[in-house]
Amino acid sequence: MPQSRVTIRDVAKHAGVSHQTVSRVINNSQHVAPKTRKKVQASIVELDYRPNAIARSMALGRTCLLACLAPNLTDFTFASLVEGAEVEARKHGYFLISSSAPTPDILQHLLNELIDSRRVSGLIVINPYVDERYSYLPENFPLVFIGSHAREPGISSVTLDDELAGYLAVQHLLSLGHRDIAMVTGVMIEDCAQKRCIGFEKALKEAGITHTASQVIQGDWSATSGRDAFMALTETGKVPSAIFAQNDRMAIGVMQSARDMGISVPEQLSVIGLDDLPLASYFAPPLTTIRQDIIKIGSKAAQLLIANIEEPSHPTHRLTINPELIVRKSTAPFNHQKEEPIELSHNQI
Amino acid sequence: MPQSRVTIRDVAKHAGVSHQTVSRVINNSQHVAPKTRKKVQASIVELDYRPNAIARSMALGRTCLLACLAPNLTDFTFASLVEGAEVEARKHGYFLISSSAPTPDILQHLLNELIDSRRVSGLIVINPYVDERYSYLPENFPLVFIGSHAREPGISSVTLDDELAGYLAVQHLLSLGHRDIAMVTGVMIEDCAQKRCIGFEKALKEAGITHTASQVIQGDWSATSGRDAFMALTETGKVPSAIFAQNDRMAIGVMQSARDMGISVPEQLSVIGLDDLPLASYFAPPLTTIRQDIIKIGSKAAQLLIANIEEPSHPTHRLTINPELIVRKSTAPFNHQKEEPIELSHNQI
DNA sequence: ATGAAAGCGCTAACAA
DNA sequence: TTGTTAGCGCTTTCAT
Repeated sequence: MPQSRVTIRDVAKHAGVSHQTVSRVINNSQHVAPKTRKKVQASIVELDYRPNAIARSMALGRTCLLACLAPNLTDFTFASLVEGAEVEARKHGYFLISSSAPTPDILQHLLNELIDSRRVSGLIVINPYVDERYSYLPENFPLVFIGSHAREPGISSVTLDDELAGYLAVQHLLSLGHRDIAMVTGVMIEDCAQKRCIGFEKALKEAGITHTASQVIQGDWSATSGRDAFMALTETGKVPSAIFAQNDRMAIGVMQSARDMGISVPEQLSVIGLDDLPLASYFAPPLTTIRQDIIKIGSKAAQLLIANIEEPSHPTHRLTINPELIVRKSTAPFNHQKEEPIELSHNQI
Repeated sequence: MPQSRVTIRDVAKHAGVSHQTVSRVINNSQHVAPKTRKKVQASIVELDYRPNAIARSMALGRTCLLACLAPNLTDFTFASLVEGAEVEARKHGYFLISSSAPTPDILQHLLNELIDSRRVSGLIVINPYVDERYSYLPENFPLVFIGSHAREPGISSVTLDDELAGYLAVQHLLSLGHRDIAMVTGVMIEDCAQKRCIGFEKALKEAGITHTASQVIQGDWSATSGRDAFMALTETGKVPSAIFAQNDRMAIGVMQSARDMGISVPEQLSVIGLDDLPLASYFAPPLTTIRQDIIKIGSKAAQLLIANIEEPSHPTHRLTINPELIVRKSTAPFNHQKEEPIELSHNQI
C-alpha cells in the first residue's frame, strides 16, 4: 500500500492515544512508556503508516534535501562527484537534487527556485569560479565548493591536491630521465589548472630545469584541444620527449595526434594524463595517469555540507584529497627510446 | 536576501489586503482587480517575497519533485539519461532527485523514503529488469521505465529501438562483405540485450546466413568482458571477420584483445560497437558504432512521467528512439583485407 | 472581487 | 508519561 494516506491521527485513534504520543514514538522520544510504545508501534505496522516527509519539513522548517550544481551531469568527473555526494547524503538521511547549470544565467535561476523558495537546505557547487556564477551565490546559506577553495571565508571546500598532482606527474616523467617536458593545461581561469601548473613548475625547478613558455600550451580540457595542442607543439619544431596533459581527455588527444603523425608513444614520446578515466587502460597505449578519487571528493563535500547545516557553527574546512600515480604504458624511460627524440633531429638541422 | 522569511501574510499586511488575495495574485487567479494586483505585486517586489515551496506542496498535497533511480550515476549512459530527464523536468517546473540503487535492497529502501513518505510525485526507473528490483516497485504510482518496456500494462516506457540497432550494426557489416560475423552480447537478462540479438539474427537471416551458436558470446557490458569474449572466440579456432559488440565498452575490449594478439583492426577484423561514447573516435582505430540519443531518451521519459502525474488518465506510451550508424575506422570491407582472415587459415589446416 | 475560516500532517510548547 | 493547544505557510471552500 505505497499510497497509504494514513496519518498520525489515524494511528493515534487506532492505538487509543494522542497523535502527539505517536509523534514521540516516531521520533524516538525517551518520554514514552514501553507499553505505550509497543502499542503504537503495532498500530503503525498494522495500518502501514508512513510519516509524511513534506509535513515534517514544514513543521520543522527544514528540508532534508541538498542540491548539487554542476556545469553538466554527463562528464565523468561531475557524474562521479554527484554519485559520491548522493550516496553520502543518503547515509545521513538527506536526498540530493543534482542539476546541470551550464551558464551563470541558468545557475541564477536554479538558485531562485531551490534556495529562495526554501526547497533545499544546502548546496554543493562544482567549479564555482569557471565564470561569474560565484557572484550569484547566496550568503548566509550552507554552501560547499568542489574544485576550488572559496575566495571568501566561511565556505568549506574540497578539491584534489592539484599542485601535488602536477608535481607527481612531472616527477614521474623526470624519474624516467625526461628533461624536455611540455604541458597542456586546462582552462586557466580555473584554480585547478593553475595549481597543476604550480606543481609542474615546482618539480621542474627542483630538478634544475628552466622551461620556456613555449612548452606550456593552453587547452580547454577537451580531447580535441589535446590534439590541437600537440599539433601546435610540433609546428614550433620543438617536440618534447614527454608531455603532461592536465587531464586524461587531453592526453588522449595528444596520443591520437602523435599517432597520426607517426610519432610512437611511448618510444618517442611519453604522455601522462590526470583523472584515470574508466577506460584509460584501453587506449593505445594504456594511459599512464594521475588518479583522483572523485567519489571521495563528492562524499567529503556532502559530509561537510551536512555538518554545516546541522551545526551552523561548524568550522570551515578546506579539504584536499591526495592524488595517486598510475603507471601504464604511455610513459617510458628516455634512455630506452629507440629513435632519436624528434626535437633533437629538428635542432640539428 | 536569499534567506528572506517574508510570508504571504507579511505581503498582505504591507499591501493592505488579505493573505488570500496575495495567494490569488501569486497563482494568477482571474478574480483580482487590476488595481489590487498591482498593489500586491509591488509589495511582493519590495519585500522580496518568495513563496515557500514546501508549504505549497503541503497545502497542495503534491510535490514538484521526481526521482530517477539508476544502478549507478557514473556510467555515461545513466548519467546522460539523468541529465536528459533533469533538464526536461525543469522545463516543467519540476526538480529531479537522482539516486544510485546498485541492488534491489537499496532500491527498496529508497522507495520507502521517496514514495511512501510522499517526497516525490513520480519515478523514473532505469533498467527495471536487471534483477528483482521491479518486484518492489509501487503500484498506482506514476512510473516510467527506461531501458525496458513494462511487462505489465499502465506503465509508460522509453527505450532505444534495440532490435533496429542490432539490425543496423549487422547490416553495416554485411554491406562490407562480411559473412562470418560474431556477436558479444550484454547481460542477457536485460531486454535490450535480447532485442539486439533479435536484430542481429534478423539481419543475418535476411542475408541468408545461418550462424552457429558459437558465434554468439555473452559479455556483461564491461570492457573486460569484451576482452574475454574475444579470447574465447579465438580459442575455438574460428575467428570471425567481423564482430558486433552490443556496447562500445565491450567493442573496445575486443579491439584491445585483438591488438594484443597481433590481429589488426580493421584489416583483419572489423569491430562495431553500440552507444557512441564521447571518446569513441579516440580509440585505435576510431570506433564505428551505432549511436543512441541518450539525452532524448531521458527527456522523453521525464515528459511522459509529468504528463502522467498531471493527468492520471494520460494514455500509456511505449516510445522507441531510433539509432544511427556512425562509420569510423574500425570496420572495413571484407574484400579489401590485405591478409587472409584468421578463420580461413585455420579452416585450411 | 475580496475576506474569513478551515485544514494539509506534522512538531513544539505547555499543561496535566 | 501523556494530552492539549498552537502553529509552520500555503490553498481551498464558502461567505460577503
